Amino acid sequence: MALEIPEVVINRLPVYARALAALAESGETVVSSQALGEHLGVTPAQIRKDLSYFGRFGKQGRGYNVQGLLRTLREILGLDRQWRVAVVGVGRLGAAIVEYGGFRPHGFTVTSAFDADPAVVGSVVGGVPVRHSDDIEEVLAASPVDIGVVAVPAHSAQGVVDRLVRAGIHAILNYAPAMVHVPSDVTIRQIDPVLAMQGMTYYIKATDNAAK
Amino acid sequence: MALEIPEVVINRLPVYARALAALAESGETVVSSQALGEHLGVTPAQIRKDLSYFGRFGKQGRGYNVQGLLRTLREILGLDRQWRVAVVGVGRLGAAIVEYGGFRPHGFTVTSAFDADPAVVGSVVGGVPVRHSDDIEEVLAASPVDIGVVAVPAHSAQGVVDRLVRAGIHAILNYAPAMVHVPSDVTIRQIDPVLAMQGMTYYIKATDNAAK
DNA sequence: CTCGATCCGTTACGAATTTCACAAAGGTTC
DNA sequence: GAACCTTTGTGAAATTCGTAACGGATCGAG
Repeated sequence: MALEIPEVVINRLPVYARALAALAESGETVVSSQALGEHLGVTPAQIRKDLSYFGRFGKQGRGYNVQGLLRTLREILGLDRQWRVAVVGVGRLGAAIVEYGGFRPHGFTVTSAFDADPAVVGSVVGGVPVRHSDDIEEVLAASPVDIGVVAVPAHSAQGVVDRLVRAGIHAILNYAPAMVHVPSDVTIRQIDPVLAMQGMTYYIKATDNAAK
Repeated sequence: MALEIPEVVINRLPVYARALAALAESGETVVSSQALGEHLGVTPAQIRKDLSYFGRFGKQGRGYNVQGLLRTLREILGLDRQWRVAVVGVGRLGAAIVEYGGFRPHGFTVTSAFDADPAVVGSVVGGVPVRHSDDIEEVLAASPVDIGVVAVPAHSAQGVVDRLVRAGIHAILNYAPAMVHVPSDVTIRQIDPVLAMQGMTYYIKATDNAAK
Protein backbone atom coordinates (compact mmCIF):
# COMPACT_ATOMS: atom_id res chain seq x y z
CA MET A 1 0.00 0.00 0.00
CA ALA A 2 2.10 2.82 -1.33
CA LEU A 3 0.95 5.97 0.47
CA GLU A 4 0.12 8.78 -1.87
CA ILE A 5 2.74 11.46 -1.45
CA PRO A 6 1.59 15.08 -1.71
CA GLU A 7 2.89 17.01 -4.66
CA VAL A 8 4.00 19.86 -2.41
CA VAL A 9 6.32 17.43 -0.70
CA ILE A 10 7.80 16.22 -3.99
CA ASN A 11 8.41 19.79 -5.02
CA ARG A 12 10.37 20.50 -1.87
CA LEU A 13 12.71 17.56 -2.28
CA PRO A 14 14.77 19.16 -5.06
CA VAL A 15 15.25 22.16 -2.80
CA TYR A 16 16.54 19.93 -0.03
CA ALA A 17 18.77 18.12 -2.50
CA ARG A 18 20.27 21.37 -3.69
CA ALA A 19 21.02 22.52 -0.15
CA LEU A 20 22.57 19.17 0.66
CA ALA A 21 24.75 19.37 -2.43
CA ALA A 22 25.98 22.76 -1.27
CA LEU A 23 26.72 21.36 2.19
CA ALA A 24 28.55 18.39 0.72
CA GLU A 25 30.54 20.78 -1.44
CA SER A 26 31.68 22.68 1.61
CA GLY A 27 32.75 19.50 3.33
CA GLU A 28 29.92 19.05 5.85
CA THR A 29 29.25 15.43 6.66
CA VAL A 30 26.18 15.64 8.89
CA VAL A 31 23.33 18.12 9.17
CA SER A 32 20.32 18.36 11.46
CA SER A 33 16.83 19.17 10.29
CA GLN A 34 17.23 22.29 12.42
CA ALA A 35 20.35 23.47 10.58
CA LEU A 36 19.03 22.52 7.16
CA GLY A 37 15.76 24.28 7.90
CA GLU A 38 17.44 27.52 8.89
CA HIS A 39 19.59 27.35 5.79
CA LEU A 40 16.57 27.42 3.52
CA GLY A 41 13.75 28.95 5.51
CA VAL A 42 11.53 26.01 6.36
CA THR A 43 10.76 24.50 9.75
CA PRO A 44 12.74 21.48 10.92
CA ALA A 45 9.48 19.63 11.50
CA GLN A 46 8.54 20.01 7.87
CA ILE A 47 11.81 18.54 6.69
CA ARG A 48 11.49 15.56 9.01
CA LYS A 49 7.88 15.04 8.01
CA ASP A 50 8.65 15.23 4.33
CA LEU A 51 11.49 12.74 4.58
CA SER A 52 9.42 10.39 6.72
CA TYR A 53 7.20 9.72 3.70
CA PHE A 54 10.07 7.79 2.19
CA GLY A 55 11.79 6.16 5.12
CA ARG A 56 14.10 6.80 8.03
CA PHE A 57 17.31 8.41 7.02
CA GLY A 58 18.51 10.25 10.12
CA LYS A 59 20.22 9.32 13.34
CA GLN A 60 18.69 10.58 16.55
CA GLY A 61 20.90 12.93 18.48
CA ARG A 62 23.03 13.44 15.42
CA GLY A 63 21.17 14.37 12.25
CA TYR A 64 21.41 13.24 8.66
CA ASN A 65 24.42 12.05 6.77
CA VAL A 66 24.79 14.67 4.06
CA GLN A 67 26.17 12.43 1.34
CA GLY A 68 23.80 9.63 2.20
CA LEU A 69 20.67 11.72 2.27
CA LEU A 70 21.67 13.50 -0.91
CA ARG A 71 22.13 10.19 -2.66
CA THR A 72 18.79 8.97 -1.36
CA LEU A 73 16.93 12.06 -2.50
CA ARG A 74 18.51 11.92 -5.92
CA GLU A 75 17.42 8.33 -6.19
CA ILE A 76 13.87 9.09 -5.06
CA LEU A 77 13.56 11.90 -7.56
CA GLY A 78 15.27 10.00 -10.32
CA LEU A 79 18.10 12.49 -10.54
CA ASP A 80 20.60 9.69 -10.75
CA ARG A 81 19.75 9.20 -14.41
CA GLN A 82 20.13 11.08 -17.64
CA TRP A 83 16.98 12.68 -18.96
CA ARG A 84 16.40 13.51 -22.59
CA VAL A 85 14.67 16.77 -23.38
CA ALA A 86 12.97 18.10 -26.49
CA VAL A 87 12.58 21.85 -26.92
CA VAL A 88 9.76 23.11 -29.11
CA GLY A 89 10.09 26.65 -30.33
CA VAL A 90 13.57 27.89 -31.11
CA GLY A 91 12.95 31.59 -31.06
CA ARG A 92 14.80 33.90 -28.76
CA LEU A 93 13.79 32.11 -25.60
CA GLY A 94 13.86 28.60 -27.01
CA ALA A 95 17.33 29.08 -28.46
CA ALA A 96 18.57 30.36 -25.10
CA ILE A 97 17.18 27.23 -23.44
CA VAL A 98 18.78 24.88 -25.97
CA GLU A 99 22.12 26.62 -25.66
CA TYR A 100 21.94 27.01 -21.89
CA GLY A 101 24.60 24.89 -20.27
CA GLY A 102 22.97 24.78 -16.87
CA PHE A 103 20.73 21.78 -17.48
CA ARG A 104 23.33 19.23 -18.47
CA PRO A 105 25.17 19.09 -15.12
CA HIS A 106 21.81 18.18 -13.58
CA GLY A 107 21.27 15.30 -15.96
CA PHE A 108 19.01 17.02 -18.48
CA THR A 109 20.22 16.93 -22.06
CA VAL A 110 18.46 18.59 -24.96
CA THR A 111 18.45 15.99 -27.70
CA SER A 112 15.98 17.48 -30.13
CA ALA A 113 14.58 20.82 -31.14
CA PHE A 114 11.55 21.82 -33.17
CA ASP A 115 10.17 24.96 -34.73
CA ALA A 116 7.32 25.87 -37.05
CA ASP A 117 9.26 28.53 -38.95
CA PRO A 118 10.66 27.09 -42.22
CA ALA A 119 13.46 29.64 -42.05
CA VAL A 120 14.76 28.03 -38.87
CA VAL A 121 14.04 24.38 -39.65
CA GLY A 122 17.19 22.68 -40.83
CA SER A 123 19.54 24.94 -38.92
CA VAL A 124 21.57 23.74 -35.96
CA VAL A 125 21.17 25.40 -32.56
CA GLY A 126 23.49 24.52 -29.72
CA GLY A 127 24.57 21.41 -31.56
CA VAL A 128 21.00 20.23 -32.02
CA PRO A 129 19.39 20.11 -35.48
CA VAL A 130 16.05 21.89 -35.66
CA ARG A 131 13.20 19.84 -37.13
CA HIS A 132 9.74 20.98 -38.13
CA SER A 133 7.07 20.98 -35.41
CA ASP A 134 4.81 18.93 -37.65
CA ASP A 135 7.28 16.07 -37.36
CA ILE A 136 7.34 15.92 -33.56
CA GLU A 137 5.59 12.56 -33.32
CA GLU A 138 7.69 11.05 -36.09
CA VAL A 139 11.02 12.29 -34.79
CA LEU A 140 10.29 11.40 -31.17
CA ALA A 141 9.10 7.94 -32.17
CA ALA A 142 12.54 7.25 -33.59
CA SER A 143 14.39 9.05 -30.82
CA PRO A 144 12.27 9.29 -27.66
CA VAL A 145 12.66 11.93 -25.00
CA ASP A 146 11.42 12.15 -21.42
CA ILE A 147 10.59 15.81 -21.06
CA GLY A 148 9.15 18.37 -23.44
CA VAL A 149 9.91 22.07 -23.10
CA VAL A 150 7.45 24.40 -24.78
CA ALA A 151 8.73 27.83 -25.82
CA VAL A 152 6.28 28.88 -28.50
CA PRO A 153 3.81 31.77 -28.69
CA ALA A 154 0.75 31.45 -26.46
CA HIS A 155 -1.65 30.68 -29.27
CA SER A 156 0.39 27.67 -30.44
CA ALA A 157 1.03 26.23 -27.00
CA GLN A 158 -1.97 23.92 -26.70
CA GLY A 159 -1.37 22.44 -30.14
CA VAL A 160 2.27 21.75 -29.37
CA VAL A 161 1.40 20.24 -26.01
CA ASP A 162 -1.18 17.96 -27.60
CA ARG A 163 1.42 16.80 -30.07
CA LEU A 164 3.97 16.13 -27.33
CA VAL A 165 1.38 14.14 -25.42
CA ARG A 166 0.56 12.10 -28.51
CA ALA A 167 4.28 11.47 -28.88
CA GLY A 168 4.17 9.77 -25.50
CA ILE A 169 5.74 12.46 -23.33
CA HIS A 170 4.67 12.50 -19.67
CA ALA A 171 6.38 15.66 -18.42
CA ILE A 172 6.14 19.13 -19.89
CA LEU A 173 7.73 22.39 -18.89
CA ASN A 174 5.71 25.22 -20.38
CA TYR A 175 7.25 28.65 -20.89
CA ALA A 176 4.35 29.88 -23.01
CA PRO A 177 2.06 32.38 -21.28
CA ALA A 178 -0.98 30.16 -21.71
CA MET A 179 -2.89 27.71 -19.55
CA VAL A 180 -2.72 24.41 -21.36
CA HIS A 181 -4.57 21.20 -20.63
CA VAL A 182 -3.01 17.76 -20.37
CA PRO A 183 -4.29 14.29 -19.51
CA SER A 184 -3.96 13.28 -15.87
CA ASP A 185 -0.99 11.04 -16.56
CA VAL A 186 1.06 13.97 -17.79
CA THR A 187 2.87 16.28 -15.39
CA ILE A 188 3.12 19.91 -16.36
CA ARG A 189 4.89 22.89 -14.83
CA GLN A 190 4.38 26.48 -15.79
CA ILE A 191 7.15 29.07 -15.96
CA ASP A 192 5.60 32.44 -16.42
CA PRO A 193 7.43 35.58 -15.33
CA VAL A 194 4.50 37.84 -16.20
CA LEU A 195 2.13 35.92 -13.93
CA ALA A 196 4.79 35.95 -11.22
CA MET A 197 5.15 39.72 -11.44
CA GLN A 198 1.42 40.29 -11.60
CA GLY A 199 1.08 38.30 -8.42
CA MET A 200 3.56 40.59 -6.68
CA THR A 201 2.13 43.93 -7.68
CA TYR A 202 -0.84 43.34 -5.40
CA TYR A 203 1.49 43.51 -2.44
CA ILE A 204 3.47 46.56 -3.48
CA LYS A 205 0.41 48.57 -4.44
CA ALA A 206 0.07 49.71 -0.84
CA THR A 207 3.72 50.68 -0.60
CA ASP A 208 5.10 53.84 -2.12
CA ASN A 209 5.15 53.68 -5.85
CA ALA A 210 8.52 54.41 -7.39
CA ALA A 211 6.97 55.81 -10.53
CA LYS A 212 6.13 59.47 -10.30
CA MET B 1 -11.18 45.35 9.29
CA ALA B 2 -9.57 44.30 6.02
CA LEU B 3 -9.74 40.51 5.85
CA GLU B 4 -6.40 38.91 5.17
CA ILE B 5 -6.47 37.44 1.69
CA PRO B 6 -4.60 34.19 1.12
CA GLU B 7 -1.60 34.40 -1.16
CA VAL B 8 -2.83 31.45 -3.22
CA VAL B 9 -5.88 33.49 -4.07
CA ILE B 10 -3.81 36.48 -5.14
CA ASN B 11 -1.71 34.25 -7.36
CA ARG B 12 -4.77 32.96 -9.16
CA LEU B 13 -6.15 36.38 -9.97
CA PRO B 14 -3.64 37.07 -12.77
CA VAL B 15 -4.66 33.78 -14.33
CA TYR B 16 -8.30 34.79 -14.27
CA ALA B 17 -7.38 38.19 -15.66
CA ARG B 18 -5.54 36.61 -18.55
CA ALA B 19 -8.44 34.35 -19.40
CA LEU B 20 -10.85 37.27 -19.23
CA ALA B 21 -8.62 39.28 -21.54
CA ALA B 22 -8.74 36.42 -24.04
CA LEU B 23 -12.52 36.26 -23.77
CA ALA B 24 -12.82 40.01 -24.22
CA GLU B 25 -10.55 39.76 -27.25
CA SER B 26 -12.87 37.23 -28.84
CA GLY B 27 -15.88 39.41 -28.19
CA GLU B 28 -17.51 37.62 -25.29
CA THR B 29 -19.38 39.97 -23.01
CA VAL B 30 -20.44 37.67 -20.17
CA VAL B 31 -18.99 34.51 -18.69
CA SER B 32 -20.09 32.20 -15.91
CA SER B 33 -17.77 30.79 -13.28
CA GLN B 34 -18.61 27.44 -14.85
CA ALA B 35 -17.40 28.44 -18.30
CA LEU B 36 -14.37 30.30 -16.99
CA GLY B 37 -13.46 27.36 -14.81
CA GLU B 38 -13.57 24.88 -17.65
CA HIS B 39 -11.51 27.20 -19.77
CA LEU B 40 -8.62 27.11 -17.31
CA GLY B 41 -9.05 23.94 -15.32
CA VAL B 42 -10.29 25.14 -11.94
CA THR B 43 -13.62 24.55 -10.26
CA PRO B 44 -16.36 27.17 -10.59
CA ALA B 45 -16.68 27.26 -6.81
CA GLN B 46 -13.07 28.26 -6.45
CA ILE B 47 -13.46 31.16 -8.83
CA ARG B 48 -16.55 32.41 -7.03
CA LYS B 49 -14.92 32.05 -3.64
CA ASP B 50 -11.76 33.82 -4.76
CA LEU B 51 -13.72 36.72 -6.16
CA SER B 52 -15.91 36.93 -3.08
CA TYR B 53 -12.89 38.05 -1.07
CA PHE B 54 -13.07 41.33 -2.91
CA GLY B 55 -16.74 41.94 -3.46
CA ARG B 56 -19.71 40.88 -5.52
CA PHE B 57 -19.13 41.18 -9.21
CA GLY B 58 -21.50 38.70 -10.79
CA LYS B 59 -25.16 38.60 -11.64
CA GLN B 60 -27.11 35.54 -10.57
CA GLY B 61 -28.51 33.55 -13.43
CA ARG B 62 -26.18 35.29 -15.82
CA GLY B 63 -22.52 35.35 -14.82
CA TYR B 64 -19.84 38.01 -14.86
CA ASN B 65 -19.44 40.93 -17.20
CA VAL B 66 -16.15 40.16 -18.93
CA GLN B 67 -14.95 43.72 -19.40
CA GLY B 68 -16.13 44.77 -15.96
CA LEU B 69 -14.54 41.90 -14.08
CA LEU B 70 -11.33 42.27 -16.06
CA ARG B 71 -11.15 45.92 -15.16
CA THR B 72 -11.84 45.13 -11.52
CA LEU B 73 -9.16 42.45 -11.33
CA ARG B 74 -6.60 44.69 -12.97
CA GLU B 75 -7.41 47.35 -10.44
CA ILE B 76 -7.17 44.95 -7.50
CA LEU B 77 -3.81 43.67 -8.69
CA GLY B 78 -2.52 47.09 -9.61
CA LEU B 79 -2.17 46.17 -13.26
CA ASP B 80 -3.68 49.47 -14.28
CA ARG B 81 -0.38 51.20 -13.59
CA GLN B 82 3.08 51.24 -15.04
CA TRP B 83 5.72 49.38 -13.05
CA ARG B 84 9.42 50.12 -13.22
CA VAL B 85 11.77 47.18 -13.19
CA ALA B 86 15.50 46.86 -12.53
CA VAL B 87 17.37 43.87 -13.87
CA VAL B 88 20.54 42.79 -12.11
CA GLY B 89 22.88 40.57 -14.08
CA VAL B 90 23.08 41.16 -17.79
CA GLY B 91 24.56 37.89 -18.87
CA ARG B 92 22.88 35.64 -21.36
CA LEU B 93 19.66 35.34 -19.40
CA GLY B 94 19.61 38.87 -18.02
CA ALA B 95 20.14 40.38 -21.46
CA ALA B 96 17.30 38.29 -22.84
CA ILE B 97 15.04 39.60 -20.09
CA VAL B 98 15.99 43.22 -20.69
CA GLU B 99 15.47 42.89 -24.41
CA TYR B 100 12.31 40.82 -24.11
CA GLY B 101 9.38 42.82 -25.39
CA GLY B 102 6.73 40.78 -23.61
CA PHE B 103 6.75 42.67 -20.34
CA ARG B 104 5.99 46.14 -21.59
CA PRO B 105 2.47 45.43 -22.89
CA HIS B 106 1.67 44.24 -19.37
CA GLY B 107 2.88 47.45 -17.80
CA PHE B 108 6.35 46.36 -16.76
CA THR B 109 9.18 48.47 -18.11
CA VAL B 110 12.85 47.77 -17.52
CA THR B 111 14.33 51.13 -16.59
CA SER B 112 17.72 50.11 -15.25
CA ALA B 113 20.21 47.32 -15.57
CA PHE B 114 23.20 46.31 -13.48
CA ASP B 115 26.13 43.93 -13.78
CA ALA B 116 29.28 43.20 -11.84
CA ASP B 117 31.44 42.58 -14.89
CA PRO B 118 33.44 45.73 -15.78
CA ALA B 119 33.48 44.57 -19.40
CA VAL B 120 29.71 44.94 -19.57
CA VAL B 121 29.26 48.01 -17.38
CA GLY B 122 28.84 51.08 -19.55
CA SER B 123 27.34 49.22 -22.48
CA VAL B 124 23.73 49.63 -23.49
CA VAL B 125 21.42 46.61 -23.61
CA GLY B 126 17.94 46.89 -25.02
CA GLY B 127 18.14 50.65 -24.77
CA VAL B 128 19.07 50.54 -21.10
CA PRO B 129 22.54 51.59 -19.91
CA VAL B 130 24.24 49.00 -17.73
CA ARG B 131 25.56 50.29 -14.42
CA HIS B 132 27.81 48.55 -11.91
CA SER B 133 26.09 46.37 -9.31
CA ASP B 134 27.95 48.21 -6.56
CA ASP B 135 25.97 51.32 -7.47
CA ILE B 136 22.50 49.76 -7.13
CA GLU B 137 21.53 51.77 -4.06
CA GLU B 138 22.87 55.01 -5.50
CA VAL B 139 21.27 54.62 -8.91
CA LEU B 140 17.91 53.46 -7.57
CA ALA B 141 17.84 56.30 -5.05
CA ALA B 142 17.93 58.76 -7.94
CA SER B 143 15.64 56.71 -10.16
CA PRO B 144 13.49 54.33 -8.10
CA VAL B 145 11.98 51.11 -9.40
CA ASP B 146 9.20 48.90 -8.07
CA ILE B 147 10.47 45.44 -8.92
CA GLY B 148 13.92 43.90 -8.99
CA VAL B 149 14.77 40.99 -11.26
CA VAL B 150 17.78 38.95 -10.25
CA ALA B 151 19.63 37.09 -13.00
CA VAL B 152 23.06 36.54 -11.50
CA PRO B 153 24.97 33.36 -10.61
CA ALA B 154 23.66 31.51 -7.57
CA HIS B 155 26.53 32.54 -5.31
CA SER B 156 25.93 36.25 -5.88
CA ALA B 157 22.16 36.11 -5.54
CA GLN B 158 21.84 36.75 -1.81
CA GLY B 159 24.19 39.73 -1.97
CA VAL B 160 22.29 41.28 -4.83
CA VAL B 161 18.96 40.69 -3.11
CA ASP B 162 20.22 42.33 0.08
CA ARG B 163 21.31 45.32 -1.94
CA LEU B 164 17.94 45.58 -3.69
CA VAL B 165 16.19 45.41 -0.33
CA ARG B 166 18.42 48.17 1.05
CA ALA B 167 17.53 50.20 -2.04
CA GLY B 168 13.91 50.02 -0.88
CA ILE B 169 12.55 47.43 -3.29
CA HIS B 170 9.60 45.38 -2.06
CA ALA B 171 9.20 42.86 -4.88
CA ILE B 172 11.85 40.60 -6.33
CA LEU B 173 11.73 38.05 -9.12
CA ASN B 174 14.64 35.68 -8.71
CA TYR B 175 15.96 33.67 -11.63
CA ALA B 176 19.07 32.57 -9.78
CA PRO B 177 19.07 28.91 -8.71
CA ALA B 178 19.43 29.80 -5.05
CA MET B 179 17.12 30.12 -2.08
CA VAL B 180 17.45 33.68 -0.92
CA HIS B 181 16.11 35.30 2.22
CA VAL B 182 14.22 38.57 2.40
CA PRO B 183 12.51 40.55 5.16
CA SER B 184 8.82 39.88 5.61
CA ASP B 185 7.81 43.12 3.91
CA VAL B 186 9.44 42.02 0.67
CA THR B 187 7.67 39.70 -1.76
CA ILE B 188 9.80 37.27 -3.69
CA ARG B 189 9.07 34.80 -6.46
CA GLN B 190 11.38 32.11 -7.68
CA ILE B 191 11.76 31.09 -11.31
CA ASP B 192 13.84 27.98 -11.49
CA PRO B 193 13.52 25.62 -14.45
CA VAL B 194 15.91 23.08 -12.94
CA LEU B 195 13.82 22.75 -9.78
CA ALA B 196 10.70 22.52 -11.93
CA MET B 197 12.16 19.67 -13.97
CA GLN B 198 13.52 17.89 -10.92
CA GLY B 199 10.05 17.98 -9.44
CA MET B 200 8.66 16.27 -12.52
CA THR B 201 11.15 13.45 -12.86
CA TYR B 202 9.69 11.83 -9.75
CA TYR B 203 6.48 11.23 -11.65
CA ILE B 204 7.98 9.93 -14.86
CA LYS B 205 10.38 7.57 -13.13
CA ALA B 206 7.67 4.93 -13.05
CA THR B 207 6.85 5.36 -16.71
CA ASP B 208 8.98 3.95 -19.49
CA ASN B 209 12.23 5.75 -19.80
CA ALA B 210 12.93 7.08 -23.26
CA ALA B 211 16.67 6.73 -22.84
CA LYS B 212 17.96 3.32 -23.73
C1' DC C 1 28.75 3.89 32.91
C1' DT C 2 25.77 7.57 33.89
C1' DC C 3 24.08 12.09 32.91
C1' DG C 4 22.69 15.57 30.01
C1' DA C 5 22.12 17.44 25.66
C1' DT C 6 20.72 16.73 21.05
C1' DC C 7 17.67 15.39 17.47
C1' DC C 8 14.89 11.99 14.74
C1' DG C 9 10.28 9.84 13.57
C1' DT C 10 5.61 9.97 14.54
C1' DT C 11 1.29 11.07 16.23
C1' DA C 12 -2.02 14.43 17.38
C1' DC C 13 -3.58 18.88 16.70
C1' DG C 14 -4.67 23.09 14.34
C1' DA C 15 -4.63 26.05 10.45
C1' DA C 16 -5.36 26.79 5.78
C1' DT C 17 -7.59 25.67 1.61
C1' DT C 18 -10.89 23.52 -1.30
C1' DT C 19 -15.26 21.64 -2.22
C1' DC C 20 -20.11 21.19 -1.35
C1' DA C 21 -24.67 22.58 -1.20
C1' DC C 22 -28.32 25.77 -1.12
C1' DA C 23 -31.00 30.10 -0.61
C1' DA C 24 -31.68 34.06 -3.23
C1' DA C 25 -31.81 36.48 -7.49
C1' DG C 26 -31.82 37.35 -12.52
C1' DG C 27 -33.43 35.99 -16.84
C1' DT C 28 -36.50 33.56 -20.28
C1' DT C 29 -40.53 31.46 -22.04
C1' DC C 30 -45.18 31.17 -22.83
C1' DG D 1 -46.83 37.14 -14.46
C1' DA D 2 -46.00 32.34 -13.28
C1' DA D 3 -43.13 28.54 -13.88
C1' DC D 4 -38.65 27.19 -14.88
C1' DC D 5 -33.86 27.40 -15.66
C1' DT D 6 -29.44 29.35 -14.65
C1' DT D 7 -25.88 31.06 -11.75
C1' DT D 8 -24.11 33.81 -7.95
C1' DG D 9 -22.43 34.36 -3.07
C1' DT D 10 -21.66 32.05 1.09
C1' DG D 11 -21.67 29.36 5.36
C1' DA D 12 -20.54 24.67 6.53
C1' DA D 13 -18.17 20.31 5.64
C1' DA D 14 -14.28 18.01 4.01
C1' DT D 15 -9.81 17.77 2.81
C1' DT D 16 -5.12 18.97 2.64
C1' DC D 17 -1.19 20.75 4.74
C1' DG D 18 1.89 22.53 8.43
C1' DT D 19 3.26 22.75 13.30
C1' DA D 20 3.90 21.30 17.85
C1' DA D 21 5.13 17.97 21.06
C1' DC D 22 7.13 13.94 22.81
C1' DG D 23 9.10 9.16 23.35
C1' DG D 24 13.13 7.03 22.30
C1' DA D 25 17.86 6.94 20.25
C1' DT D 26 22.56 8.58 19.88
C1' DC D 27 26.51 10.93 21.30
C1' DG D 28 30.04 13.17 24.33
C1' DA D 29 31.78 14.42 28.76
C1' DG D 30 33.31 13.29 33.03
